[in-house]
Amino acid sequence: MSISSKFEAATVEKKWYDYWLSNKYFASTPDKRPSYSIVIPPPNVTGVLHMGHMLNVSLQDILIRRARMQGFNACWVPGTDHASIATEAKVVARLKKQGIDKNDLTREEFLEHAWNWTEEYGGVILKQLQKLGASCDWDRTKFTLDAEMSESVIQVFVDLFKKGMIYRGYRMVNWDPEAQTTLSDEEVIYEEKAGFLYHVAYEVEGVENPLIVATTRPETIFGDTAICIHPEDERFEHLKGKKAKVPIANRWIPIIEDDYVEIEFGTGCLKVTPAHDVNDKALGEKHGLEIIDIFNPDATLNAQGLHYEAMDRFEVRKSISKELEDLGVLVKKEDYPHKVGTSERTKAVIEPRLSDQWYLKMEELAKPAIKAVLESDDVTLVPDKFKNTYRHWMENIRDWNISRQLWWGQQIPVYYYSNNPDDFVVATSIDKALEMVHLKSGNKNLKASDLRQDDDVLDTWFSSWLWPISVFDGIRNPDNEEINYYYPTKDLVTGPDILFFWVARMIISSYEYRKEKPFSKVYLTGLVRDKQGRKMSKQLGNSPDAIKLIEDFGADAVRIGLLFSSAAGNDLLFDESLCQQGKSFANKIWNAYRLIDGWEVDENKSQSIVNSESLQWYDHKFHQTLETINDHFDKYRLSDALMTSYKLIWDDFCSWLLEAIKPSYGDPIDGKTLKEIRSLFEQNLKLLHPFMPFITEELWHDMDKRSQNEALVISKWPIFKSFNVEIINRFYAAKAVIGGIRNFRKEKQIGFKEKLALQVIGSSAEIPFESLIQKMGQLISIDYLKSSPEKQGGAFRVNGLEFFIPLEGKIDIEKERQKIDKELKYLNGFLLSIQKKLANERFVSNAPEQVLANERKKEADALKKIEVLQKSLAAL
RNA sequence: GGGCGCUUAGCUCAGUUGGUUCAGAGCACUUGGUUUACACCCAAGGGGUCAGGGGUUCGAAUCCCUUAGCGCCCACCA
Repeated sequence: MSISSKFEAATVEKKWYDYWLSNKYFASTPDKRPSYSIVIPPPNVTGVLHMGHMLNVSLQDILIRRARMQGFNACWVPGTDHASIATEAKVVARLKKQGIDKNDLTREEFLEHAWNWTEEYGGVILKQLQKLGASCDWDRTKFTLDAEMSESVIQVFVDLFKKGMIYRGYRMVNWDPEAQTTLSDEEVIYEEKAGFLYHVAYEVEGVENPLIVATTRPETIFGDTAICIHPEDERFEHLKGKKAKVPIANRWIPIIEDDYVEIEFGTGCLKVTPAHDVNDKALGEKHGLEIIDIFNPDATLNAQGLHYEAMDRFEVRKSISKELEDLGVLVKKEDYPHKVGTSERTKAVIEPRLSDQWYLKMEELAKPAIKAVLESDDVTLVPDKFKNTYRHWMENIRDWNISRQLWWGQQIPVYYYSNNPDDFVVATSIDKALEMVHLKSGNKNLKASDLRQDDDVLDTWFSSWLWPISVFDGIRNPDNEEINYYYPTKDLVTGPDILFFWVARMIISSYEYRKEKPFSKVYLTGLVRDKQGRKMSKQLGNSPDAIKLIEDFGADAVRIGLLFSSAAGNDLLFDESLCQQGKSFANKIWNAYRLIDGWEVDENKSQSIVNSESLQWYDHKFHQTLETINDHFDKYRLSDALMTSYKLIWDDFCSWLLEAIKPSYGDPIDGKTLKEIRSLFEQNLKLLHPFMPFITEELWHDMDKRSQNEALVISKWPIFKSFNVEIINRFYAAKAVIGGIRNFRKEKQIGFKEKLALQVIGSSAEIPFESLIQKMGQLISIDYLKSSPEKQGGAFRVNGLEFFIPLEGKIDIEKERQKIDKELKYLNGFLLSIQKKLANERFVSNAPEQVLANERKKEADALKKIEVLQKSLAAL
């Protein structure tokens, strides 16, 4: 019974995914085989599948499926990330819709909402990965906020604190007034925005003319505690040591001198607001200035803002501009586009703000991670162009602000036992904390309820930087069987946008906690962009619905569609037509199988020469290509590996091998050929399985009805054996003859139905794959003769053999002559350039022998070609 | 402002240490074909001064300098 005439992706996908799961083919436990492990970059728990995930997950699945077939104990650990600020922002927004304000909730109440949200949506993205065919060991699914995972995180915090690497600092941080938390520098996006440069006049004591200060933020004048001028600026010589009066606030502030000020910029004087600008903070410290914070946490003004108190900063900017104008101190207001930092998550404009935060010292920690990537190559970046970026960042690494003013995450294990912020202990649990407090304070009467835990939570990356270790429980139990077996992992596949956020930090934590690398290769994917090169984003709505794509084209087609044009590290311009191409390929494979499957077989029939030669050729060709494909895999050129397989199967297998052995209508095939071609087809399926798991498994099982085999997913990757280039090339020579005939017809405009004769001049022993030419010749209406005495008509030459096709005056002789003349002219020119090269003594003496030999061969070939053309010219 | 990278066919991209007829692939396009696996097909074809300029070399898409355009990262001059 034959299989259906169309490949129905949807039914096949469900069937085989369930089959893989129920047979536990993706499950892994330590055994005697070498391990090959990958940890998934955990997607946000509330996320939905987008094109970036699809690419990323396809790549990992290809790697892990091939490794599994190669006999490794393949283990791909899935999971999700709690993504503290992103998730908290979503929960806050949802509560808001329900009319609930986060500030009205207790921490516990809020967390309950957040956990509900997580349970509701947390599994969605993982289910979507399954649709794509991801062969993760789902029993190992982890969440960064799972109890054990969190324990590891807390343990690491405590450990680093004990080592003196964590400290509290009062520093300028990026403040997101909407989420009311700090952000790391990496979470701030600078955007060019339209703005104004306000020139404001400040009265100076005992001086007639006011001082003009340029600022983009007039609302911060309430926080001014100095005016700064350049010490060598002659224009302001007379102002040195004097005091200036802040308009509206009417406070007197000193005029200081510092060469930080650029004389040329603006008016050459700078108002100093130490509480609200990083540079001003530095100036303030240097000159011992007062710090006046004028903002509330939500970026409305506090009492320092006088009559602007409780107004939003942007409202104040507008109003104050008007007031300054009314006061006659706004001298000028010019357009001034400048870059403004905004929150990656909430889009709110960042406010630099001084606050107490926890920091991790990075310089010492980073050292082994620098060495691993840049010196020893323990960790390889693919492509290696990212080494430069990595170096730049690592060598300028700054301390890591690990505290966030959020609730969703691991609460910082710092316990205060009095109102003095220095009275605290750091411990993995409140019980331990209490013991420490008793020791430290000497006050044994303090109870657990007297302790107050730090309100803040840890940065999300402070849990994900441990991910490869903690999924195998290597922090809490550093010597367990799992971590010893699976660690270090093999590959990490992720986007370059989180090279520092995440990848670098995982390398750092691994050397600190495992004394070795976390993974050997980091495959950095490109960004998926749309056809116009725009980044795919929700706002633009240019990201196709991933699940719909799978429904429309099939998971296999989408996987290879994404891979067709995605060299590592290069952005990928995605277009649905790539999926269509993938679907066409699936259809091609499907139909190739239908052809083989539908043949009638005659076991008694003997194998023809054309069949045995063609099968032999493909066998050699297959292994030649396998070597290339393996090499592409080893170098992580997955697109190339796919494209090489694609061409092998489409061009060599379908277009040549199947055409060559295809019996004519109603004719049965011999048993030996059928058996061999089925075996070759099985090899093809193995090659394709990592890329297209569903269709290959389906066909494999259909074949399996006749030959007993294990499931394709755990079958053995083809083993490379040697191949003979001679055999491969001889077949290509035969192809060239066929091509020559086809071409000849086309050029001479002779219909394909019209019978022609082919004559061969030369010894028949030299004719490559003679039987193939005969067979294909019949298909294209050629009568095949050899060593005919007749030497009239058109000619072409393949591998030193001359072929003639008699024409009996069917063509325009004059036209033909012109054509040959043109070709002769080109060949003579080509010959001349080679001969010139060979006559160049410097070339002959400097070029390596092989290059010289090649040039000589080119010369000889050209001479032969010219000879053939001249013969046919004479024959006309 | 500092750093890194890119520019090759209509489109998306390969091109490894400078050297095979090196100027490629896929798609698209054009032409021709198809009752006998597949029009999601078959066959053939056109198409590029390798961004511009200069240099090194017997030889440059490949190495060096330079100009232009684009992208990314870092810094953040009020």
